[in-house]
Amino acid sequence: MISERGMAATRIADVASRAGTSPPAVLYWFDDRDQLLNEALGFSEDRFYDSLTERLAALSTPGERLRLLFEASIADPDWTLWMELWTHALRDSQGQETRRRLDERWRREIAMHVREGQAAGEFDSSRDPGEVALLAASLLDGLALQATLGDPEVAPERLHELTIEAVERFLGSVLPELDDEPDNREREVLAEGG
Amino acid sequence: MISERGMAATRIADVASRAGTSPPAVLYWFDDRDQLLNEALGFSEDRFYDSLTERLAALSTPGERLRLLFEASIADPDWTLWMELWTHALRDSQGQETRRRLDERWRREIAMHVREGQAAGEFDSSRDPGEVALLAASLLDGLALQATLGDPEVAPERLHELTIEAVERFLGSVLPELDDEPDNREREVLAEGG
DNA sequence: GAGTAGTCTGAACCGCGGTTCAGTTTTGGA
DNA sequence: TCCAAAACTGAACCGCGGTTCAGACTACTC
Repeated sequence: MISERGMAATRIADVASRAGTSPPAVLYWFDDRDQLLNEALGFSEDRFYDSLTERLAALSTPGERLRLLFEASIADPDWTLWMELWTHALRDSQGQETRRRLDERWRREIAMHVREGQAAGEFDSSRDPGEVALLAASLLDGLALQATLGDPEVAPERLHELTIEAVERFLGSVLPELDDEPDNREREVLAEGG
Repeated sequence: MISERGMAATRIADVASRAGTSPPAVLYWFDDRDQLLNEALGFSEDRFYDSLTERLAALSTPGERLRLLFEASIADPDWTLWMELWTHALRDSQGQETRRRLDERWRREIAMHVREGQAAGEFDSSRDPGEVALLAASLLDGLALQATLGDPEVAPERLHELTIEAVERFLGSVLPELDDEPDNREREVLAEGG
């Protein structure tokens, strides 16, 4: 609902009817509208990161993990939700905390894989992992923002190209390709094995 | 008021009292709240660009103009207003138009100076001016976003450094320094002359 | 100095939507 | 089968704030 109507315009009645229930029933579970919306935002973003973390564990090299990190964050998440969270965080202290937590988690994750890749001799070791993470994350934010707002110059395909190119430039190294369908891997491994 | 309270929370009464008048007086000049807020956003951003364009005209090289462009947009504008405009543009068609117009103006301006610098042999000519503009503008958006949200890792000083460095990397060339106080130039010129 | 267009005021109107509340239904356990 | 806690409903309450409106006040013209 937040993604559709925006934080400001999302009424308890909207959430209730989407859930097939009534406004008072929603308020039975949440103290008030504020808490409902705040928890919804945090929950949604956390869920995205959780599922991403899980998929990352299946990959063997830092380069692959970094590529998945960015490809997933281009394709999957609901950027409008992020935008709502940003604006919300300007004035709501709980929103500010939520954003800070999520953002730190995100940049820490990037930096970690950069560091691992450097330790493995896979990436240019002269770059500061924290700075790479900050630059890459910020550029992605900016580009995805344009794309989400329907900028014709940042169509999905272009967003993908520009992001990966820029990450590689910040990183000082090239990221390996991924299999398009992660689910195929099992089959391929089996085929190789047999 | 939009910058302080946010678009959603800005009431006609807020605007009225700030203007030293009454809500009906505000509605005498604007059809309704929607029009008021939309015009306020467009007006404010236009004014920033107008004043910037004026200051740019005083500089003689594309490199100086590009640097001023970014330094001014780091220091001057009210980024919270941009954020409000972004979120607003997700759902309001007039907001969408306003944003598109302002964004195009901004990127066109950057690209123009990039092109001029390339033609003058000042910058690396192998870069696509449109792409440089898009990347630089997007990264600035992303970084300024973090800074505005109070990210401790993107303090004002760091925001400035990172932005200029990144612009130079996208551009493939170094940007010249500017005099800190443009108003001093007259005095300096007079001093030199005397 | 009378008239008129332009500007504004105070008061009221009114719908929207969050929240409350008094009860009703449902659930799960003894 | 019964009971108590949990989950929910329908209706009403209530403040907020955008908008309207009937008149006043101002400024400017003839």
